[in-house]
Amino acid sequence: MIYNNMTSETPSTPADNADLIGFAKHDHASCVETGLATAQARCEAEGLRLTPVRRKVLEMLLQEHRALGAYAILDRLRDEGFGSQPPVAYRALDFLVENGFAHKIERLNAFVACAHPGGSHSPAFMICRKCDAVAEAYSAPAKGALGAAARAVGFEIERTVVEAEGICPDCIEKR
Amino acid sequence: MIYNNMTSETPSTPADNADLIGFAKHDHASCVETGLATAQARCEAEGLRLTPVRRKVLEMLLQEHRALGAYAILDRLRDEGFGSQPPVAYRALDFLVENGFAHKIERLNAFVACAHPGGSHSPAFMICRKCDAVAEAYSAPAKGALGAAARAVGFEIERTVVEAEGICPDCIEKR
DNA sequence: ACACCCTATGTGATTTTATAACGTCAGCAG
DNA sequence: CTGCTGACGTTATAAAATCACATAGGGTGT
Repeated sequence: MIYNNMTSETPSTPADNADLIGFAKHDHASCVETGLATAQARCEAEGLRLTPVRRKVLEMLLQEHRALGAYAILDRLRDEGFGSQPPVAYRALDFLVENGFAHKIERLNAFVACAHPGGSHSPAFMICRKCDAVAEAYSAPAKGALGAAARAVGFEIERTVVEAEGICPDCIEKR
Repeated sequence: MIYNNMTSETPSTPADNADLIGFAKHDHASCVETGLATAQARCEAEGLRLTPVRRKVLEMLLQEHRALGAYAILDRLRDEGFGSQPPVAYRALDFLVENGFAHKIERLNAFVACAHPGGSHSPAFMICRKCDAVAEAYSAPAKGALGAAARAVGFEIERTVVEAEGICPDCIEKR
């Protein structure tokens, strides 16, 4: 079960504009729109404030569907007339991450839009080291070897980082 | 199956000097010695050069048995009369990580000594957010939900980052 | 209307983490 | 000896993240 994607801005050929989800094609324009709509709805339901900066950052992440560094986001915010200092970007990202609209990819010090907002979840990522595509899958933190080890010693897991680095199907094909 | 530890330098009481491995007590002095000896043996066997800086950094990591930042290491290197600029520490760490003597904890931008050097492995970590103790367990990257997802879409995993953040048994007890 | 508070934003400065670029030196092969 | 290679040292700089403080808008209670 894969839930993510890739973008036309990867190092692959610019002509390669067919967007991919889970390393497979998908309708990208609608996925930005529905992503924003979903977020807006959840914010209204939960009393969260999806302010213009936050909304804009989420939109950027949804458009890219790849990990984007905080400073890349900041550059675009500046171009759009928002504040231009790091805290502007970091605060918006903090909000999005805390509320599950985005995730931080620790391995890259960068951020992606959440591919399946809604219920709380512990995501796992596949990161292509060739084209930077990032796909999001579900992970089962409490299961498997790590969960067993944690239970065995009495470690209480609160959050997991699961990131696989490798080559996406698209880049394998191109070799 | 847990293979790591904790140190007397945690935020716990300084009197609490009993070292822990896998959040359980263990003979710490011997574990530094055997760690160094094992590394030395492997380097000789494989034609790697365990130079003084590299050896010192490994020793520091083994002594701590917690994630240590590159600059913390650099400070100690300086105190020991080695070079005092960042590349000195980063190069030694790169060597140790590339050869499996140490691991980078992405979540903390910091480094730990490998708790079970020897064969290649894909480690998983448990990180206590109270006392910074880090325990290393084996992970099974190709198994579980992520491995299944990767196979399903044709993603080729080369390396995995698996880090669980939470509370270690020792800190749970202290609450 | 007003004072008050809370949250979000904007900005300058700084800290923390990491790399680039270049010179030197020791060991060793030819 | 010459030239190569790998490790180390240093200066400088880049990249990522946070601190500290000022301002502004939206509510609330009076």
